[in-house]
Amino acid sequence: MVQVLSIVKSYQNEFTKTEKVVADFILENPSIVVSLTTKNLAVQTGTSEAAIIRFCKRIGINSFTDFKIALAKDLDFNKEEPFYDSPIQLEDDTQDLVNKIFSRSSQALQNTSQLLSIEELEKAIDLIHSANRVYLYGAGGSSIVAQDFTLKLLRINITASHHQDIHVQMMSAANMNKDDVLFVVSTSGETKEVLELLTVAKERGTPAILLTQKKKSKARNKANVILDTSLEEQSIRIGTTAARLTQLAIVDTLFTGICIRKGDKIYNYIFDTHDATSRRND
Amino acid sequence: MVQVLSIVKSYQNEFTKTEKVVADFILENPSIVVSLTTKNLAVQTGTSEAAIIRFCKRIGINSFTDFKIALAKDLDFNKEEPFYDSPIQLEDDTQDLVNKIFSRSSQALQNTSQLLSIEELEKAIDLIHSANRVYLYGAGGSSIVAQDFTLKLLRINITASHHQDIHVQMMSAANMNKDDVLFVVSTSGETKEVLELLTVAKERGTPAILLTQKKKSKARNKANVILDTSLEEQSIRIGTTAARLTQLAIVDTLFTGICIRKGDKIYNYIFDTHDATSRRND
DNA sequence: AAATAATGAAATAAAATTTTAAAATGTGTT
DNA sequence: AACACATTTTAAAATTTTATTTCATTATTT
Repeated sequence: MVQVLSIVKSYQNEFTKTEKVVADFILENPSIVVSLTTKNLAVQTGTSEAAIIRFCKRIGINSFTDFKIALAKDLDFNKEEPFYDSPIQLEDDTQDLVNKIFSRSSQALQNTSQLLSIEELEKAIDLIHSANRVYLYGAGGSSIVAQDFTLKLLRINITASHHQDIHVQMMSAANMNKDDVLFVVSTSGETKEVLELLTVAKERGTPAILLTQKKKSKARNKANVILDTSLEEQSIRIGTTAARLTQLAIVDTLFTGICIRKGDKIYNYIFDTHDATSRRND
Repeated sequence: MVQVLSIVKSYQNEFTKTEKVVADFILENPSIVVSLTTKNLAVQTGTSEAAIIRFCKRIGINSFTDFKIALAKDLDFNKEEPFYDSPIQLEDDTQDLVNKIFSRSSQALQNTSQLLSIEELEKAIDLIHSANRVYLYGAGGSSIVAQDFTLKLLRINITASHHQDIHVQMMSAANMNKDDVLFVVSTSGETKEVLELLTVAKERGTPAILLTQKKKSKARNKANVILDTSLEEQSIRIGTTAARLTQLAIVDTLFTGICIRKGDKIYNYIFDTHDATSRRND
């Protein structure tokens, strides 16, 4: 249990009237007290600054500042970080939005990292690492994930083929063979274009990696490697951003894994050994 | 989870020489710092009291006392050494990569949500909400963020103009006027094209919103509203994914804020009241 | 060479602590 | 019960310590 607060409690019978008032206020508002001054706290409790100092000494703590530090240290024990689970509402103010959106996103990442199959990840890394050419496609909004991965791969000299226009992408994919890899992102796994690409891949003997969210879909059956992002409770219909974030994090993991496979050659180029600022990504 | 220390670390590249000395001391002796005064810490680090205060402000905390309180809150958690802390290495196995990359990303989100200025966010939301037309541009890898936002805005019937090709974007931007808004993403804030766009915006009286990471850059001085993503401890030179994730989360927040401004009309369309699956984003 | 940024010393402001004197409470004596 | 005396508690004021701002100087960039 909370140390300082329990000390305060244990002194209940020893306190004078004024001290008791101070103690009660502290017990009820520990997190507020942490950022008050002696003057503030004196006003809030209807006592005096001297009373606050005396209170600290009484419970065996040398100064008010020390008391606040000790209190702050203890508070965190309680503070398992706030998780803003409630749905987004019209009444939410901007701070609510930040809390909810960021904590959800962060939660989605943590969930995914727990559920992610290391085995499938390694299959994907190996396939891409040893592929002759990588064809990347992201359906609709997921296209940015495919794009991000494409840019990364090009940087380390892996031949990556990506086109936003699905027809161009199909034309390009028509040349796939078994030494290539198809990498598709489809949150739902039901997108028509993705299914078509996967079918072509199968016909041509090209291994396919699917980055998806739905646990059951037509696309799953057609892919060789499946990377799952955690499900999210959607509360907004437009823009499944949390899913997008986890997809990007998976892509980042794949990319880093590939870099490591490439080993020493790439090490100095890729890893930030000395000057992080020298190379921009913007 | 060790927020303040991780924020301090993330600023490593932004610090001046003196600030770096202070940061190093804090990182090595967090539990001591908690009970030091500005003077003490100044002496211990061979700097000045002013330098200590400046240090706190630099990392976005507005007083030394607040800094100490925040630090004290974090200290107990410190016991379990978090893995995102160690750099990615050639020897890491896939599980290590997942742990490091995901926990860093998650950390970056948390840091950003703490430091994000609600005031600037609201300015941005209002500007976009009431703009006649929004011009979006993302430099290099950040283009996917601009793209993501563009897709979202188009869905709620806001006129959004985005082009991957900077020349087309410039041509389009040449028509900007004061009822429009320019929204640019530039992690470094030094990208030539972004600076040009900002200059054009200024000439034409168009308010500009900048989504960036660096705390000091040429672009900052040219923008009307600045949205900061938290700095990250870069350990890989290619692909500032953590920054990208936080940028996307900020975009998501802006978007949701705009939807809320639009109110009832949009509510049933946007918010998931019953069937989340009916509308795909893929 | 001029502009810009970083820095510490000194001045100022704010906060914490101690001192002090008055008020309240308690104790023993008649 | 009434009084004197001692003790404790208290808050206002004085003092000390700590935090913050200002400003002139030095370093760095452009």
